[in-house]
Amino acid sequence: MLEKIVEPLLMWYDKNKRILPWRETFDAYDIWISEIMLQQTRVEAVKPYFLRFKTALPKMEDLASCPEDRLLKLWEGLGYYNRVRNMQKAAIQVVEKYNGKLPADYELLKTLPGIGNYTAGAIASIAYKIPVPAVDGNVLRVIARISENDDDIMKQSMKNRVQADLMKVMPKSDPGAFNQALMELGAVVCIPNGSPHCMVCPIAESCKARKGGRIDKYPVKGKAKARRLEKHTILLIQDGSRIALHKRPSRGLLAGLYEFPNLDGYKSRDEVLEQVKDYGLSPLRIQSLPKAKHIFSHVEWDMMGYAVQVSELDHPKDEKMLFVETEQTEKNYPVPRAYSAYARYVNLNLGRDKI
DNA sequence: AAATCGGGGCC
DNA sequence: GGCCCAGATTT
Repeated sequence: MLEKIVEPLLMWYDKNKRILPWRETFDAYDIWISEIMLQQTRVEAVKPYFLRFKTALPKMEDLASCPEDRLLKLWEGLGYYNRVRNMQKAAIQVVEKYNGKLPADYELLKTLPGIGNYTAGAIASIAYKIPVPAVDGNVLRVIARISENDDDIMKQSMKNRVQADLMKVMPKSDPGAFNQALMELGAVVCIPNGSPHCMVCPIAESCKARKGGRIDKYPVKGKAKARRLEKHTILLIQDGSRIALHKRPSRGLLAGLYEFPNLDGYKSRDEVLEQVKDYGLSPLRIQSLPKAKHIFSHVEWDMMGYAVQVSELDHPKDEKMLFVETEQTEKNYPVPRAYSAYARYVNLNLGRDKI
């Protein structure tokens, strides 16, 4: 039944595909960068990051040898930071084992860190014209709708079935175009929220959900668990023209990025002053800052904050705490967007305007 | 199988 | 406020 959609999709894609930076090339390194960046991330958000990343690290060897802070700085604001760490691990393996060239083999691609079913399929089909599917959220939605599939698209069993079904109809001539056509359709026509644009859909005749008037019932997807709430007190500790930063642990949320020193829970002025002294610093002045909220996928941070001026003669006890000039922070230290509401009080914009 | 891991745009 | 995004990895 899926074979009917192949030709219409290829024709539609050829006429309607968007012009995107990573579509100017079939170089595997470029396709790889774009596919990793596009994981759980919208096309519009990726564009400027992709161009900057390619300019900074044009070759596999450049990525393999890049210092971690610089790597994270290039990823700052994109989120899911393990993506870029895994990319570097993979790059090192590719340089050592594959002469710097991503293998033209679906199974071998999957052995590299950060490359799973979807990404291996995308690289193999787009860069190497290997006829394998690339099943992402767009594809699952489109297939669930045209076939009125009641299975939860988040389940691995559903993904495996869709992948197997698509495998049977992959066109050998240009599998990459077919995969991208399916995704492009999901992104611009068979859209998730609101109503899909069925009037311009090239495969509307093959769509069961549309025929049945049940397009709004698909895809079926389980509800996400409620977010956990965390309260934090953010400290903007300034020493003349410098600001205190703290390096986060190498595992867990926002691993390896720099943050403003902060405390669990909401703290009073006096508690903060005590804590700052415990850091080995001498507070001169303290001022409270407005509350702010930052929402992650599975956690919500409710934050309050203080600006604290300390003596310039001070030295923090904690090795992971350091005082950095604002300009240097902007240039060299990756700080997550979660802190942007407070960063502006020390004239940091966390790269919002100039990627 | 479920939890973890960012950030933003749209309804 | 909820949903979703060219998902992968860990638990």
